[in-house]
Amino acid sequence: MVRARRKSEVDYAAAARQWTESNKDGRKPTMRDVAELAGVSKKTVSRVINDSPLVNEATRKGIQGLIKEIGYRPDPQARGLASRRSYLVGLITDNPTPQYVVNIQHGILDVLRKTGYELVVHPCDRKSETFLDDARRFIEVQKLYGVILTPSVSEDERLAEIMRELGCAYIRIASIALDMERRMIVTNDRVGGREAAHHLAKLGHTRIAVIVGRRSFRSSHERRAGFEEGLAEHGITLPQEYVLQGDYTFESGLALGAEILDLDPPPTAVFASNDEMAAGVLQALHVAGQTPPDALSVVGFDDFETATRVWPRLTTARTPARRIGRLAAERLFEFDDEDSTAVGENETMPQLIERDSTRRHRTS
Amino acid sequence: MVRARRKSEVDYAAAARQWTESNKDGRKPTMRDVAELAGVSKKTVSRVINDSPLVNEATRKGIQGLIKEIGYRPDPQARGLASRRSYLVGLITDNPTPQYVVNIQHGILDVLRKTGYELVVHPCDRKSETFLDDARRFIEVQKLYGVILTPSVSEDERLAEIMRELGCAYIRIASIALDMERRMIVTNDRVGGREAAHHLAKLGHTRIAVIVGRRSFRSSHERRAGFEEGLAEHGITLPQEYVLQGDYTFESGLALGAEILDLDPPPTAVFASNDEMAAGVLQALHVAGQTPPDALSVVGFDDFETATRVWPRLTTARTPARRIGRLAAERLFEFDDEDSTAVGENETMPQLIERDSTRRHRTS
DNA sequence: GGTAACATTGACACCGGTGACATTGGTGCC
DNA sequence: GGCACCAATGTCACCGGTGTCAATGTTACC
Repeated sequence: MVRARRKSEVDYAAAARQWTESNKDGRKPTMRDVAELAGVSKKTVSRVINDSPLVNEATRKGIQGLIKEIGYRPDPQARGLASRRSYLVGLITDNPTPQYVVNIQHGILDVLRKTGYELVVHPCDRKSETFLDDARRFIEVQKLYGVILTPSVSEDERLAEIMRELGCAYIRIASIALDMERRMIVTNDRVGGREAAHHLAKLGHTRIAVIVGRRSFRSSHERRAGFEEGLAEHGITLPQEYVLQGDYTFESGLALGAEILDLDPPPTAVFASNDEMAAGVLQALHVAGQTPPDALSVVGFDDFETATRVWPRLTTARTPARRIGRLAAERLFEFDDEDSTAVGENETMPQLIERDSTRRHRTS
Repeated sequence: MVRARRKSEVDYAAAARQWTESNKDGRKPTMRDVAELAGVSKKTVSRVINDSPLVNEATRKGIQGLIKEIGYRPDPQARGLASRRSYLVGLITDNPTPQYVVNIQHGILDVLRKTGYELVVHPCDRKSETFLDDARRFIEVQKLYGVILTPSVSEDERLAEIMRELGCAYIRIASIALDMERRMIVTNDRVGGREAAHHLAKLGHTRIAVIVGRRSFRSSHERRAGFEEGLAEHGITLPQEYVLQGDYTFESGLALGAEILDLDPPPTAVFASNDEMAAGVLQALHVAGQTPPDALSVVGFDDFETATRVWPRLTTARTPARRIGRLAAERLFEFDDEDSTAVGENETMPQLIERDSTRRHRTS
């Protein structure tokens, strides 16, 4: 085609019209089409797309209008192939609670939707022998832009080391800072545990049991530690026989709930370190013909859906999962920012939600 | 490099060793590397990778061994760019129940894991104005290999039409066949409704209410129709005032549960067309100081986690969501098979799980 | 007027594969 | 021996972008 000598000679609107008319067969426009219509080289179009400052303002505006008009979308595969990256973000999880995972997903997608990046989900089994190799292959083959890790895989140092080695951006969601600040979203579980303790203590409970979660989860230790700290502030100590080992599943809560009833002296309240186990305890009480919270006050952790489905509804420390997902995605895109003074928000505080599963201890 | 004249002259094992030694810098091997080591052209390697029959058996074995040895993985971006496709499968959902979505995801991944395809999740809002455009762009830009649709987006004919137009493989998960057999996974909700009815009828209930789900969901109509059919088989009719309009959320179940208590004459049982609403009814009863199932028998639908978390545990018609996801993914990869005699399994039957939320009606 | 410095833009190879078509060396058969 | 045919493999352009570096036009300044 004849190329215009000066920008002013190119009528972008006319070019767009021309395209629309000549493209009867509905072919998707490519960068070449845009370039030819605009009377520039592909490279210039490429610069516009990538927000390069090396483009004349008038040219930029014109090309942007043209792109919009004819509905051009850069091909992520071609882009990725040439620049050795991709426009995919991975979510690697091994969390047993579906509600958590979905909320995280939604939070991440809230952010990705505006960007053109897509989310690829990758549940895994940390106990599998091939876990690390699988993860590495996934990241390497897909050339992921970045990866978001949830507990407990987020706590695996070997995995983090692989990400660094591959030069892949990553954000680890965990209870405590295990890495550089900008690579973590910290969910301060300790504070949540403490608040749970304060709540029960203020209600007058002193004989309080705790059901801890799976050992391999950092959150389990944090929640318990926070809880003990909180109790200590009220002068309450936690006897060893009041500490029960669960694994974050409903079933473990159910089984341990039955055991709690046999403790002597019986506790008047229990802190289960997630909602699933708390729900299990409630069910154990029902099975035994008891009526919570009269028989036993129960505090959960997370405030996922289960918390409001059970009866009585759970008093629980809320983990803002969707927000955590959002933060993680936001931080992921700032991963390379050298400007460390501008570290974005990266810590969330659990908030105690008081419902019906706890009540004042009757000093009958 | 010197190319061997006859295959027998090429020592694949030696070539692999040579690669391993010379590749100190840990570069990922490309198809060209494999081709040069094997003494063949890229095209031949390409044929091996794509299981083309046009390759000599000895050559194939040798190259396969070499590939394994040096850990070559074809680049999905390059592959996709050249063949105008991708190795991504999309999951488009607008389902309000996270547990359903996660289970479907896991089912799909059970199948994808073996294939090298990845799953890209895409929740959407069917009521959004840009919903169809967004979906089209997603599919077109990512050049998705295929898409799996869950209710209720799966029931949108306009979306299905877009998929056909784009030539994208798709599987629709829905309550009834809306499309060619091979493009559907049918979850026979009608049968589930019928079983729920039988169950309650056999327990001696005659005054039975039903809470239907969101109107825009086909399943809602199917579950209700099946339920009415089931009742009819026992000579029971469903009066209009016993039909309550819910929307599949817990909150709607909670509100309608309270209303049920005011009905005159009061029903002795209720069929809520999903577990969330059934859980809402149970909670409404608890709030009112009533004790299910003595006050009211409640049947749910789905058997997601909620069903076993509440008290009493729900009698419910199980929807095998993970299996549905698996089937959908399997069918997706058979999408182009002309061999229509070999239509795979594509229908699942709900199964009634009897628990504690229903009991025999006392004809006092 | 000449030159350095800058702002813009373009040329071209390349990313790592695949598609379409050509080539090669047997084999079977008349 | 000549020819058709097939199996096995190769050639080369191309998919749709980006990286590198060169080229151009403008402006500032001595």
